[in-house]
Amino acid sequence: MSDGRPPVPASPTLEDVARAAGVSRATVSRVINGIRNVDPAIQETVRRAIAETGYVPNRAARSLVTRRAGAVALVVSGADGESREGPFHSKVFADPFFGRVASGVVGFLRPRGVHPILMFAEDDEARAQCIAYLRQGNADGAVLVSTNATDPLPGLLTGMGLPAVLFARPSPPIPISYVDVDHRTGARLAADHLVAAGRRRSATITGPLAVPAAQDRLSGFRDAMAAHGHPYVPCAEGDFTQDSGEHAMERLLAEHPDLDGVFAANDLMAKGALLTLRHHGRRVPEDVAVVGFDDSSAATASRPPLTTVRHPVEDMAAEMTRLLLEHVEDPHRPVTSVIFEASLVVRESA
Amino acid sequence: MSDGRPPVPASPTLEDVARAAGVSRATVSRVINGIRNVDPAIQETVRRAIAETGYVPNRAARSLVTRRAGAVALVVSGADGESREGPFHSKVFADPFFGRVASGVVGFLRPRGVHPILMFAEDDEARAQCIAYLRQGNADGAVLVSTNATDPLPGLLTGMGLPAVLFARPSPPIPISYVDVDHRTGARLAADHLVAAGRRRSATITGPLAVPAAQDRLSGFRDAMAAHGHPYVPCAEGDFTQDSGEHAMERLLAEHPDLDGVFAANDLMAKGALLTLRHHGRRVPEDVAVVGFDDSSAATASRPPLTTVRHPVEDMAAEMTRLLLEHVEDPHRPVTSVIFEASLVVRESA
DNA sequence: AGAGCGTTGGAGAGCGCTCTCCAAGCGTGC
DNA sequence: GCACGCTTGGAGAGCGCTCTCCAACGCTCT
Repeated sequence: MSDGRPPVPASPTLEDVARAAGVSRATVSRVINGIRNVDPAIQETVRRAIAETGYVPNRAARSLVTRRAGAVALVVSGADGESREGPFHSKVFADPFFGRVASGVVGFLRPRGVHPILMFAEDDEARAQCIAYLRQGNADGAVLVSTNATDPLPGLLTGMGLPAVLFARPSPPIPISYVDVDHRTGARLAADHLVAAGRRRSATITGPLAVPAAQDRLSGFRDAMAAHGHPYVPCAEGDFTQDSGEHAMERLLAEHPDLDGVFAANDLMAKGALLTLRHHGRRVPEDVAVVGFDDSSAATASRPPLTTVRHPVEDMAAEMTRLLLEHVEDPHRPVTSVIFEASLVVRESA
Repeated sequence: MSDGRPPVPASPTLEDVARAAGVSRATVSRVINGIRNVDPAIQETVRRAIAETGYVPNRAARSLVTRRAGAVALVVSGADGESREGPFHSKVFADPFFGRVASGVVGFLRPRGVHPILMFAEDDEARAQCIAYLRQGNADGAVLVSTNATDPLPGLLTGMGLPAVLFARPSPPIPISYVDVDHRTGARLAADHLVAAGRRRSATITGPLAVPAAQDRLSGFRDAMAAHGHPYVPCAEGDFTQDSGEHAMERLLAEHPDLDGVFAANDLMAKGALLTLRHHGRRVPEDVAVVGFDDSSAATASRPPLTTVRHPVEDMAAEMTRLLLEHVEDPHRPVTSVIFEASLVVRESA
C-alpha cells in the first residue's frame, strides 16, 4: 500500500539528468544552453536523458545566477485615472488600440518563449507598485504604452537602469527608445483625399491636444489643407473616445452647418461623428465625407465602413519589443527610434 | 578620476542589510516576512537599515527556496484559430469581454503585489509552449478563459498539478474549480421583460451552440417563453461577433417579418441586430424590442442603448482569481464553483 | 537559589543552476 | 620524440534567499 516514494515526485534537476547520462552537471548545462563544443555522441546521450527524465530547467535557479528574469513587462501607463465601481476597472481595454499593441507584443515575444507581464500604472500609487515590482527583478525590461504624454514612468524606469521602449515619442524629450508612426504624413493623406474628393469645407476632430500624437495629426492636417489653399480648418477637441467624437461633431455642425468633410484623429471619434451626422440627417459620404485614423476594428464596424489612415500598430508593437530585447541584450546600445509610415485605406465613408 | 567602484552599484542583498543593522541575515529575513517575534527595537533598526540601503528582495532567490513563483498566468485559450496577416494577431481583444476579465483579474491581483503573465493558447503548438512555460515554474497557477468548451488545456494543467480556475463551466465535467453566471436565469429575465412589454412574437439570436453558455442562454430563454405561453421561439445561430448578429437578424427577418422582439445571446450580436433592423426600417424599440446579454461597453455604445442582462464579468474574474490563490495556498482544497446571478439592465432598446 | 521553560537571535545548510577554472586527452610541428 | 596548443569534460564555488536547528538569555516556580 504505502511505498517510500514522496507524494509529489519532485521534478528532476540537472543533477538527475547528469546521473542518468553519466556525465557532469556542467556538461548537461552546456548541452542545454548550446555553449561550447560538446562531443555529438555525448550530446545525444544527454538529450536522451533529458527526454527520459522529463527534465525542465528551473527558471528561478537560472535567473538567480544569470541575473536575467527571462520576462518583460507590458506596462500600460496613465491609463484612465478615474475608476468605475470596484477596486480597479480599467477602461483601457475598451479601446481596440490597446488590444492591437498587446497582440503585436505577444506575437513577437511568443516565438521566443517569453510572455509579457501585464501591468497598469494609472496613478501614483500604481506607479510606485509597478516600480517596486520591477525592482525585484521580475522583468528584464518594459515596453510601455502611455496615454499621457507627460507620464513620469519612462524617466523613472530608465533612471533605475531598466531597459524600456515606448510606443510613441515622449513629450519631454528624454533619452529613451521608441517607435512611432508618422502622424503628420498620415494626416496629410487624409487631407489630400478629402480635397481630391472635392470637399471644400473640411473640419477636424482632434485628440487631446496634450498628447503629441494628437498635435501632430492636427498640424499635419492643417498644413496640408493650407497647402491645398484652405488656410482655415475648423476644429473641435475630443479625447479619443466615441462619445467625445459625437459631441465634437455636434459642436462643429452647430458652428459650420455647411461643412462637407471631417477628419477625426482616431476611428472611435470618427464613429461617434458618424452617429451625430446621421442623427442630423447628413448622409455619409454624400453630404459629408468622414476620414478616421488608425484602421482599427471600429473602422470596419462602422456604417458606412470608415475610410481611414492606417496606423500599423501591431507591427510597431512588434518592433518596439524587438528594440527592447536588443537593449536587454546589450545595455550600452544607443537609444533609437523607429518611425513607421501611415497609409490611406479607402472604404465608403469618404 | 577612476575610482574602484564598480560601474553598476550592485543592488544590496540581505547580507548588506544585516551588516548595516548589526544583526544576522536570518533576523532581517524574519522582519521582512513577519515571521516569529523579533524584538521591536531590533525590528525598527532593521527597517531603517532596509530603507537606508534601498534593499529590495530578489525574487529569483526567494522563488528558488520557497518554490513559489509569486506570479499567476492569465491564459486565453482557444482564442481564434485563424490569424490575420503576420505572426500572431489575436482578435480576442476586439471583444470587450476579454478586457473585462483582464480588468477583474488585475484588480484582484494588484493589491496583493502580483501581476499576471499574459498567455495565449489558440492552437496545439501554442498550447504546448504554454505548458512548457508553466512547467518551468513561471507561475504558481493559472486563471483560464477558454472560448472553446472542449478545450483540453484545463485537463492538461490540472494533470500536471498546476492549480487552475476556469471562467465558465467546462463542457466535459472535469474536476476543476470555476466561476460562472446563471445563464438560464439571465435569459429568463430577458424573456420576462419582453413578455411584460407586450411582445408576442419574440425570436432569439444564439451564440455558437457548441458553447455551453450559449446553450444555457437559449434553453433558458425558450423555457421561460414556453412558461409564458409561447412554445415556439424562432432562433438563428451566431458566433458572438457583431457581423454574425447582423446576418442572423437578416435571416430571422426574412422568415418572420412580423417579429416584435429579439433576445441576442450577447451585446455584440444585439448591436449587429440593431444595424440590420435599422437597415430594414424597423424602429427600436417601437417596432422591435431588442435585449442583449453581458452589459458590455457595446451596450451603451449602441443606438439606442441596449437593454441587456448584466453579466458581472469583472466580479467573476476577481472571484476566479481569489479561488486560484486559495488553491495555490492550499493545494488540497476541494474544487469549488461559484455561480453569479445575472440581472436585467433596462435601457432604451426594450 | 537552582531547575525548567519560553523567547529570541545566529549559524549554516541548502534550493538548482551557471560558469570559471583546471585537468586530461589528443594532435601537431620542430 | 617530446613540448606545446587546442579541445573537451569535471569540480566546485557561489547567486540571494529561507528555514531548521541550536545557543543564549531571562523568566517563573519550587
